[in-house]
Amino acid sequence: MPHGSAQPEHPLSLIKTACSNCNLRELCLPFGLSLEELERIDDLVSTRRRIKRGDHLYRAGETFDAIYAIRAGFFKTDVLLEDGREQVTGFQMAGELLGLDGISTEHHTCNAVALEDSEICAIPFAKLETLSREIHTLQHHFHKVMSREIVRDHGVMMLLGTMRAEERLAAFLLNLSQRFTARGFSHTEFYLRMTREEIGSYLGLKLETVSRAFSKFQEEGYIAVQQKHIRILNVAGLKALMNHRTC
Amino acid sequence: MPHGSAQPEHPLSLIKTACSNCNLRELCLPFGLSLEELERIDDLVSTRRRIKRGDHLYRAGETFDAIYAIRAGFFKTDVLLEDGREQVTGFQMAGELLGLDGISTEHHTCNAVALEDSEICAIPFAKLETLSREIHTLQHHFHKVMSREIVRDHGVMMLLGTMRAEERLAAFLLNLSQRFTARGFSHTEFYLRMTREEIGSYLGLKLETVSRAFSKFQEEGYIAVQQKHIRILNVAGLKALMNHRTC
DNA sequence: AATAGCGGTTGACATGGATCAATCGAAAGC
DNA sequence: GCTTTCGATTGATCCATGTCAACCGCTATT
Repeated sequence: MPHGSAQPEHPLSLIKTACSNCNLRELCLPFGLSLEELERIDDLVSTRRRIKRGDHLYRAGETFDAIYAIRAGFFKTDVLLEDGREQVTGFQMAGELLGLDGISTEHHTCNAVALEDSEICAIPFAKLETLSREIHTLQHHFHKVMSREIVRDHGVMMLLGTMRAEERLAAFLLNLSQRFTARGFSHTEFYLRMTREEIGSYLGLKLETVSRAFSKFQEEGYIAVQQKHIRILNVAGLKALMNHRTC
Repeated sequence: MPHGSAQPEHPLSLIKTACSNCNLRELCLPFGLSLEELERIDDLVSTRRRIKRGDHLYRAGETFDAIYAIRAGFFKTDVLLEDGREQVTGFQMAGELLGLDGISTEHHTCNAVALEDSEICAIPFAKLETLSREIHTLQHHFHKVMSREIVRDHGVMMLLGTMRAEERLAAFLLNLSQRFTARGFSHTEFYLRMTREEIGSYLGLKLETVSRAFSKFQEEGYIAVQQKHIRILNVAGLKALMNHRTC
C-alpha cells in the first residue's frame, strides 16, 4: 500500500461511520441520546478521516464549516503570534471535539495538529445546527460541551495566572491522568504524546523549566519519568503540591 | 426612598423589558434578528434587575438557570482557589453576556461581581433553548457568542502564557479601548472600573507591577494616568510594544 | 473641615524561572 | 550498523517580576 502521498484518499472516507455503534459515544457529542435519537444522528457524521502524526487537521485562517470529533489519537491546538511566539491552547484526545473556536468568525482561529496518527469524524456545522433544532437532547448536550470548554479555559487561566511552575506541571499531569482514566487507560502510567517544549508552551514555561520540574518530581518520589513515559507514584503528593502554597 | 435593605425589590423588575427597543440589541444576543424575530424574543427576557456596586450577580456553586445580558454597568468574573488565590477571568460591559460557564454543570463555576451600579436582563436558559430551536438566527448567533468567548479565552491564555508585563498591560488597555469604542464611548479616554489588584489578577501580575507599568507608559508618553482615569496618547506606540519583542 | 481608610505609587531587595551553553540519549535516515 | 538529528537533561548565570515596606493622596464619612 502506497503511503508517501501528501493528501491520500484513505479508504476510511468511504466507510459508513455510525455514532450508534461507536464506543466513544458516551464521551462524545451523542452523550445522553436515546437509541432512536442515536440512529437519527448517524448521518450527521459525513466523513471519517485519518490524520498522520505532524499533519494539520486545520489551520488558523481557513474557513470553518465543520467541527471534528476525535475517534482515535491525540491533538494539540495552538495560536501563533506574528513574531513567532506560540501558545498551545490545549491537548485533545479521543471523544473530544475540535474546532469550536471557528464558529465565532466562520474561520478557524487556531491550528490543530495531530501528535500521533489519528482519526477524526467531521461534523458539518450547518447539519449539527439543523439536527439540534429537532433533537433537544443533542442541542442541550452541545451547549454543555461548549460551556465545558469555557470552564476548561478558565482553569487554564487560573493555572497560568496564579500557579508556580511545579504546581502547573502537577495540575497538568493530574488532568491527563484523569482524562486517560475516563477512556479506560491506566490512572498512573502513560506516554506523553507531546514534547517538553509543547508542554512548556501550554503551561507558560520554558522547556528547561518543565524538564527540571520533572526531575524534581522524580527525585521526590512523586513520579518516575523516562523521556515520554510517565508513571505516577504518589497522586496524593502531587495534589498536595497544588493546593498548599508551600515552597 | 429606603436603600439599606439587602435584596430590595427594585421597581425595575416589574417594567416590561423589550429587546426590540433596546439600544444594545446590535451588540447583544438579538444581533442580526429581523424585526419580526425581535418581537418574538421580547418575552425571552423575563427580569431586569439592578445590581449595586460590590454585589454579586451570582456566586460559584449556585445552581444555574439563566444567563445574563448586561444592560448597563460593568462586571468582573473570578474564580477562587481553596487557598484564597483569586483569578479574575474577565471584565464584562454593556451588551455582553454573563453565566455561559454555568451551562456545563448546571452550576455557576465563577463569581460575577458588579464593579459599578449595574443593570442586567435575566434570560432563562430553558427558554433560550426553546426559542433558538424556532429561530435559526438566534440559535446561530448564540453559538457564535459562545464560540467568541472561547476565542477570547484563548487570547487571554496567549497573553498569560507568552507576554511580559508591559505587553500584557498594553494588550489590556487596547482591548478596553476597542470595546468602549464599540459602545460609542471615547477611543482614548476612559475610567477604569477595577483596582490595580483586579487588573493584576486578570493579567497574572502583582498590583505593584501593574502600577509600575502604568507609570512607565506615562513616562514614555504613551498614556496619561491619574488613578483610574486613563488617556491614551499614542495608540500606535502601545500596539508596537505588543508586537515587537523589544526590551 | 477634619479624619480614617483604602487604593495607588515608589523604593530596596529577593528569587523563580529564563537564558545560554554543553552534553547526553534515543530515534530516524542512509 | 553507523551517523545524523532532535529532544531531553543539567549547570551557570541573569533578569523580570515578586516581596516587603514606607508613604502618598483620593474619597468618603462624620
